[in-house]
Amino acid sequence: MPSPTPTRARMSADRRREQLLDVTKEMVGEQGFHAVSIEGVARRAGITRPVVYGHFDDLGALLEAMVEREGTRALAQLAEILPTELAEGGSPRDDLLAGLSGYLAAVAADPITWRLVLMPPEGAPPVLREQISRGRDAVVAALADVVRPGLGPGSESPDAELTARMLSSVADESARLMLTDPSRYPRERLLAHAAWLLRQLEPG
Amino acid sequence: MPSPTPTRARMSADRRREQLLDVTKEMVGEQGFHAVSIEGVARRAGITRPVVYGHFDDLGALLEAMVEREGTRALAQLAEILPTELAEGGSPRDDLLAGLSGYLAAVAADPITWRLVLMPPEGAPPVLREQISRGRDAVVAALADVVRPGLGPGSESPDAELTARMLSSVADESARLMLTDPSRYPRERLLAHAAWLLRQLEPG
DNA sequence: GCCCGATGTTACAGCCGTGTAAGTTGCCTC
DNA sequence: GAGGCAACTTACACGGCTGTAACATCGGGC
Repeated sequence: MPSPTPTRARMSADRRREQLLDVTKEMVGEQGFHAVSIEGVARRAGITRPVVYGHFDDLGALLEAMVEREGTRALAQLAEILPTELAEGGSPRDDLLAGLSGYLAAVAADPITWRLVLMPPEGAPPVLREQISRGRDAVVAALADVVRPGLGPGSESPDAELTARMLSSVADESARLMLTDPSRYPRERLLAHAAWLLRQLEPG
Repeated sequence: MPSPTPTRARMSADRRREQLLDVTKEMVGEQGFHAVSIEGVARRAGITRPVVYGHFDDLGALLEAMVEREGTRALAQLAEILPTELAEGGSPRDDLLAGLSGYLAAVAADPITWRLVLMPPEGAPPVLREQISRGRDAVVAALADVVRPGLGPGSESPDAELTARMLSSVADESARLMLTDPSRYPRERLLAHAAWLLRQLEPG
């Protein structure tokens, strides 16, 4: 992530807008949504409030714009990961593991954004929850497709959607552990355990 | 939950204190921590700010006291549930299922408090996270004890702590689903699925 | 090279929450 | 039934954030 250029120089509207969103994201990451104010963002960006108002109607609009941008990025990352899981290639188990691996990589690469998704803070604009819920539904749907046929004969889930949700929840919990205590829960440990878990779910 | 008596009458210090905590809990439940203010609590309680200051040093202390009280209650509820899981009685699977069942019942009985635990909102005093983390560790430890010997021969977990965490995470996700969409995810559906899941984890 | 629009600032009025000091009122006791 | 303490209110000084209007300045294009 490029540092949010606390430049004093003048900026084009586009650059300024991006910078303000960067600053907002940083502040949310550090202190949460409730700590963000137009005043604070302006101060941190090295400018004055009216400039911010020139770009965003009010605090809500600013936060929404930030969430919108980050959400879009996160969904794009997901889009790159999910197809992997549906590849007709390997076994469902390998697909799921590859998906988890990609997911953890994406989370590690942009912790602030994914922290928003994984620990959705109150005070966030409703757009966030909607976006998260949309993303999660996509994931669950994809997982359900993998799970429905069963990981092997005799292990068909009686409730594919719920199974998918639980898998998604396990993946999220893994990501959460990695985010909050990476030294104790390195990616290899999480992946190794997931591999064991999925093996258990196979018949025989 | 007794309604928080918006009485105008004078109150004993103890009753007033409890009422203020009730009001605070309500407001947090409705609008989140960030929306709570001494002013707001006083207004809702039908009194003036100095009364609140008579009981709590500042907003932080008020929120901490509320979290403290609710946390203690939640931990007490957990304490009633957890031993069940360790009962030498039935199979590990039955113990785990009974534990989940009790957990879901507790959550349904006091949604506001458990929502705090399951969806820990930013803006909450650090005490909350500490209390949650303490509670979760207790649960994970208990689950790990159940899981370590394996749910059956040949199914010993290579990483009991992580397995326990995943089980705990699945239970939490179940509770979360029940809280956010009870008609779609009634307790029976969640329990039935958990039963299937645990059966899959058994060997053979 | 100068001019005009875009970028940015200073300044003001207002709202809401904080915390405290001083005074008032109700209740319980002796 | 009068004192006295606990419960409560009124009132004030203060600080931070919100929006907006009026003014200043930079810089690219003709």
